[in-house]
Amino acid sequence: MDTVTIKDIARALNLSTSTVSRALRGSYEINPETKRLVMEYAERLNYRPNPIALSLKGSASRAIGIIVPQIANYFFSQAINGIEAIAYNRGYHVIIFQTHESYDREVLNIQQAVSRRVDGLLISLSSETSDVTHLKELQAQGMPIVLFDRVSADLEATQVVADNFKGAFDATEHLIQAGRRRIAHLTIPPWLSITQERLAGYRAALEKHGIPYDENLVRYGTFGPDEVGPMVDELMALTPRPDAFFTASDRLAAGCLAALQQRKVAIPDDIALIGFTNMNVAELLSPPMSTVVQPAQQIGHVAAERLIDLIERKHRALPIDTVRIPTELIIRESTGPVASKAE
Amino acid sequence: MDTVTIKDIARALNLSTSTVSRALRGSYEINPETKRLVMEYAERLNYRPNPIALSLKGSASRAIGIIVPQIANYFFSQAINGIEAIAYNRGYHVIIFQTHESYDREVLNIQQAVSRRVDGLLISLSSETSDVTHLKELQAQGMPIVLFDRVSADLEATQVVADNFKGAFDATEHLIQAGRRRIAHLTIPPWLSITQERLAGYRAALEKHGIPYDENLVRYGTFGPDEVGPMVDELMALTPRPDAFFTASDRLAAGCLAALQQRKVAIPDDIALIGFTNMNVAELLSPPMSTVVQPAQQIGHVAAERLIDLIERKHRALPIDTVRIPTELIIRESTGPVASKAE
DNA sequence: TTGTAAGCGTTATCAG
DNA sequence: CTGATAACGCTTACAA
Repeated sequence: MDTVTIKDIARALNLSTSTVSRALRGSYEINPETKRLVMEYAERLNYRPNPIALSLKGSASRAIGIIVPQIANYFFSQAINGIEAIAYNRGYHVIIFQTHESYDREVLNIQQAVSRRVDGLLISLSSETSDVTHLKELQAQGMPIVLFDRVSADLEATQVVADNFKGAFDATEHLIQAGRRRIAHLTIPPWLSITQERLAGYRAALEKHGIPYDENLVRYGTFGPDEVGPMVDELMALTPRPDAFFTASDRLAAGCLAALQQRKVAIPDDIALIGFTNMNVAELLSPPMSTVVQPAQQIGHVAAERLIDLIERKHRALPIDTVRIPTELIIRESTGPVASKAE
Repeated sequence: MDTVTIKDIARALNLSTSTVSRALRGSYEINPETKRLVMEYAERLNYRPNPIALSLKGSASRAIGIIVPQIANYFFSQAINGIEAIAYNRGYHVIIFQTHESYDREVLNIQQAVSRRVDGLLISLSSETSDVTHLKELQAQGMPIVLFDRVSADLEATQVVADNFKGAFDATEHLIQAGRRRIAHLTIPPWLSITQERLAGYRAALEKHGIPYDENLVRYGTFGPDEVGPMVDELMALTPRPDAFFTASDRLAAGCLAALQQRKVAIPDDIALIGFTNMNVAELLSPPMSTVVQPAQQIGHVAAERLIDLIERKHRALPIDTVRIPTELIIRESTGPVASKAE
């Protein structure tokens, strides 16, 4: 009564396992009658091929591995959500691994994924990862790989990211147009590609509007807790002090908001806020902050599409490129007051 | 140069595969010298046993399946985080499946998990699931199952949940002690066990303080979007109107907050808010709401511990019980004003 | 059109 | 102590 195997069907129908196998996958010419019989019986017994045996056999496992720094993070959980939706539609399963921002665990996870015979890998690099030879080797061995969000220019692979440059540019420009001129930027570790892109967008907006770039206004956080307060204090102690903060993550946004409120800084009269955040979090931060919403789910969609195309060799010429998904700017009145400060 | 198998080692060392196998797992008596040789060579070639072959063989896959309604939800993503931490420490991998609140997908996912030979299953039921015979059958076939958060009394399995009764009781009592008497309860679908437990806690607190239960004050949401506004409107139209809202989820909390702010209701002067939320979200909701924080990660920890114990038959007498993890009440001044309304 | 047999990587059983 | 051999569920030459 347990799991039905091809053998059970063969025995019951007095056929050989190979015939049953063929009937099931409709392959080689086979007697329609036999086929019907097999199909019917299989249906009745609710036969399901054992994916483990299939993978051992060397054929596709129809599973893709997702490697992310952590799941408990809106961006990644939504991205995974997007990935899963596409994967499910295209008949793939998803096995998730977390690196916890550790290079060693990333390597281990990748080994695990490989030995579990995933058909392809969707990776968002750990913040510790700067060297990607482990990925290059894998790729050389023919493993389809797509990078998303935390990508690396060192790897010749399709990369799917938010349009961080434009998002940062828009956010900064919005603050400038609201009359702000001393715009602080609280961001994540400098060696991440997304950090650099955002910084570039920030600088470009400043430049466009003739505002000099002041590196004192830029602070890099880690992913640790309770680090935002001190950064905010330092920034507020500058002369002249900032009149706006542009933050680069949910955590920084929330920390910044809390720190400012605790210090009784008037928002937005003293400090206007805008930040990169994820959907839902953007909603929760409702009143005080404008946000640049990261298209997490879409990134997942696109990354998954690309990977599965790669796996299935849909396109002969595999397009190795970087896809940039637009961010969405959500403006809230709190960025003002425009009138009083406008030039 | 690709994956190293036991065969490669055997060939290189002029041994049989069985000897290598034995050497590797240090089993049966084996020549220490041979063993050393094999171990060394395996180490040098970075040999890793193929988990797929192992699972096919019928032995443990050292993978556990997690079945949740959805990942893109702080509660579940944190619970998964907790599960993963324990699983990793105990040498297990984690394969995640989402039901998207669909019974059919739940059944499918479970089949998939089984055919992927997971050693055990950690399940949070979809909201559509009322019948659990699919789980009973699985259990009867010997699959270790632990339920968490969305549980069912119909299944004789270990269940790990937040202490929803006490959490709701504490929240309600807190509002009462702050002088509130017309406390509305916005909650999730009524057929979920957690909903019932929370409702019971809410009623118990009212009763303890001699406040009559008014079912007009209780509204059940679905998991859909944009449904909170109308519910808030209806509640605010009651006479006498509520003076506090107690919400049962992140989504409801955020929706409620937004609806009230949009309608210019003074918080907390007109309406005090308290809600069940998850860590991080609790932080983001900082100023206006007090929260009952769900111990998502701990639930994950405990559930994973229990499941793995079950898998490894640590305890002869498998304790089938319900574990209730305490919630944490975070009070913010916004629940007041105590003075003006206190009796 | 169907059956036989080998093989995927590993372990368990049974002989040497 | 070590080596064959079968088996896990399935596919696929190769025969028939």
